[in-house]
Amino acid sequence: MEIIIDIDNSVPLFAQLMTQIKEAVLRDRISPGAALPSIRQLANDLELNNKTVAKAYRLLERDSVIQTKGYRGTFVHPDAKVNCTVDLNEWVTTKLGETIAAFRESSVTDSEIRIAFGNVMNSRNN
Amino acid sequence: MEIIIDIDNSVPLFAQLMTQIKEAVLRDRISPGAALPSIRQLANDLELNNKTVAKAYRLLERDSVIQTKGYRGTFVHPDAKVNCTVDLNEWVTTKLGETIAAFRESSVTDSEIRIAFGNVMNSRNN
DNA sequence: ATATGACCCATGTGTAGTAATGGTACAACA
DNA sequence: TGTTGTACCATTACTACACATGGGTCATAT
Repeated sequence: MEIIIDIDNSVPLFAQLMTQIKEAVLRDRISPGAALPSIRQLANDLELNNKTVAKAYRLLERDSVIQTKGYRGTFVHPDAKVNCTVDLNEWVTTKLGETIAAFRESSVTDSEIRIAFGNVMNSRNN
Repeated sequence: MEIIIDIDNSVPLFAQLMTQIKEAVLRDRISPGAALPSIRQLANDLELNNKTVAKAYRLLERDSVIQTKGYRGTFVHPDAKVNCTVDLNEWVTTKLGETIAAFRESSVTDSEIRIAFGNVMNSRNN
């Protein structure tokens, strides 16, 4: 598995990592069920911080592309190939776009939309 | 019509102005159809910039609380009292809240929601 | 002992957006 | 000429957040 991280690229490092792992799965360079390098080891190989790799892993696990099994390490999810094609961000962007388009139809200011958005995001209970 | 602007208040000046004009209408301190001070004059009285007052007026007109008639000045909208109670922001907040709640249900990160939001807001053509 | 993922504390840098300010200019009227 | 709302140019201060980094700790296992 050859992963290349470009620090000069504007794409966030953790995103670059996610993309390349997904592509490796899609192109059969890693098989479902196979073990992935540990967070610390991969961070060391790529000269990244643990947290950066951990963030990529965490998001990949949420997307069911990989599975973390605690002390046993991290593995490619059985249904990884299918889940790689499911783009969560795309669905979010589309759904959000429709909602915002409706606001603009009612001639709501972009400023007001941003303020309302900020309020909603900050007034959560968790 | 007594309007008091508090510079030390965190509420934006234009928003303070909007609120107080709306309240003046609701409490019958200005009648529908009555003339409002001109932008420049009100800015002078309250020691605000023209643009700040103009912004408040522009938004109030969009909400059909006031009517600007070009060189003839600005007047309280005939249906001002009804339109004052219609809170556009509330509808936006509610609608946006539902959408975002759905995202969180799908365990989408707040970061991702914010990024998607930023993309949608910036990728418009006007 | 050693390694795993996960969690807490925190800092620094860069970007983006808001709010408010100023100046200048315009067409439409009295 | 003077006033109306409106439009454009611009800058300053402030806030919020993303990203990445660092140190430290924890339970769970081999």
